[in-house]
Amino acid sequence: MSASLREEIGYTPSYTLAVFCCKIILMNSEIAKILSEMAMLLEMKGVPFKPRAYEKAAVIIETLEEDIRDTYKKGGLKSLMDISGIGQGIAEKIEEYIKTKQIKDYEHLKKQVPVDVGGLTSIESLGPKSVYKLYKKLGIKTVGQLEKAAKAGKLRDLEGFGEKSEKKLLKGIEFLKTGQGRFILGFVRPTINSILERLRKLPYVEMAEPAGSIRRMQETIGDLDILAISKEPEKVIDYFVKMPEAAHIYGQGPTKVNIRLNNGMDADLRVLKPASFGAALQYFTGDKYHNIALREIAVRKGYKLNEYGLYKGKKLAAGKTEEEIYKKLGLELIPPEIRTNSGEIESALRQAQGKPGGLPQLIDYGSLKGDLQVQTNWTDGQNSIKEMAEAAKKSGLEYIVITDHTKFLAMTGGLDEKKLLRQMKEIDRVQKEVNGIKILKGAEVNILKDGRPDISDEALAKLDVVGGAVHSNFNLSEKEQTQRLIGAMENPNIDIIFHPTGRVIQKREPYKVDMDALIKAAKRTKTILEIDAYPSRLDLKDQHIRKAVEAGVKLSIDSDAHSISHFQYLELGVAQAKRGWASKNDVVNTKNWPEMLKFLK
DNA sequence: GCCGTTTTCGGCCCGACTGTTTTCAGTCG
Repeated sequence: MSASLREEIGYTPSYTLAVFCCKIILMNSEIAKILSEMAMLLEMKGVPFKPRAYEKAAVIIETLEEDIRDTYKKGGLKSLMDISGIGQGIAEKIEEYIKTKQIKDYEHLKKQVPVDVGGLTSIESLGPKSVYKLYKKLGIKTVGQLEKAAKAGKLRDLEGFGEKSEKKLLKGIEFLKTGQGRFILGFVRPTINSILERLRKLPYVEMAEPAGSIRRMQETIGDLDILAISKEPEKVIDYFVKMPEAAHIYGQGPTKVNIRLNNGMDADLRVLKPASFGAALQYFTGDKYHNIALREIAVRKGYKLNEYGLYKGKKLAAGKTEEEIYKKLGLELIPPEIRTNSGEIESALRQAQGKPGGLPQLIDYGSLKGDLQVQTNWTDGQNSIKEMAEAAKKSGLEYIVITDHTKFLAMTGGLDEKKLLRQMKEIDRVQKEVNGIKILKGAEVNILKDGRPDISDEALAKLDVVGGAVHSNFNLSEKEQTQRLIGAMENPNIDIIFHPTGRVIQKREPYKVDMDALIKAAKRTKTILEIDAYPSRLDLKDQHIRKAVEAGVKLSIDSDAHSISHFQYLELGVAQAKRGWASKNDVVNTKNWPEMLKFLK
């Protein structure tokens, strides 16, 4: 987009791509997916140790910074094997995929057990072993078939299954369905950004912008809406339907097309004239309730508002930019993230009239100076302390807190008091090697059932930042769970509650907890609540954040990074904070580190 | 299949929880 056009239409990007830009590496995710499926298929057959090697390799490739094809081009098989976690066997399979677009061993395994292993294992409590049993005994290959069998009571007679597991699986399937057809924003953004970037590069495209739930930065999105400006719409449409991601065309017209992408997501593209771009952007950004309220205001003022513009009779009154439309309606421009008709229109009205109670000054993308939850290969992270620090610095951060798990979580090799001390020494050593970023010492401490941390207070007192999190006993009663978390908040060493709801989007419900009581206790004990920015976590929902902000509770936005590529997710945490009406001052890690430390206990 | 100041073989994170059992297998983190 040219600078003059940007100025002409008053364009402001819906989110900044520059700060935490997503690297688009589609081949890597394809290979990672295959390796991860191979891991499950091998696990089914009871093959020892190999599954873990494949799973590990899958994660490594998924989070690789570089396109694996480039790695391969540089030094062939050897450069693949130079990646820690990739040996000769898997390197050869990657080479085979790059050359032939398939892996024979994988095809062979799939032939032996032709089930939708990815789909089935995404049901909570269902792993590869059970999937295999269900296939062998009942011939179940898909989630649909499993649901049918469970409803017919056919599972309870299987060895290792009973009535309860039947019910649990049905519940898991139901939960999956509520998210069906929706995609977790953070996970599909690389694909979306890749498409947008290619569209923007076309010589006949002046501009291309996402609308809908993507622009509102919702946690999950149903489909992809793209608006473009071009004088040659047919050419744009033609390019769009011929993209490698285009799997199916539902309908195609001269200025509008609707396709299905190869990742299962539907995508709409509309090509517009500059005069109605703002109106279209407003109309397709929504949400529905916000738009209805806006149209009502328009009617009261004698206008008609639609996707082509704001009209007085037949005369176009506004349409080029969103700002002029809002202005004509007597409103301040409302940021896309808070367009939900939950008070933002009234606030925009007050602000335009110069009255108190206007729109909040929302936190900006790129305003985070630090990250308070970072895991390393001391526990379940992929990278070393140094690698994480350098990646964080590259993302524009001034400091990070190393927060590896403590001892209760044995799977992660959780740190005990001794190992924690050793890590602290290591951080001091690494700090001498890296400039321009401060590495603070911390931990993600497990909160035991009774609210106590799983590691001594003496050890915790030595750390700069301590986050407490629930990692077990998820299904306590609301009263017990709330008591447990408040107990943790009362600990003088626990500064932040990590994962305050414990949910995993589309996978696990949040644990039962009285959020109002939690917010109240956080205020009283000066405990920070975390907005976890990891795409499938986003622990605090927008409503929770709004309540916390109103109560004056401080928040932190953390990537929960387990790999160097995860710092890009911080942007999603900022989006979540925006949706919860949070300003920069509500978030402690917008401060530099000495200032941030002052907010801790 | 991967890895190595326990290096080219022999280990490979392990405890809690659940639902099924009556001593354990599978899943999760």
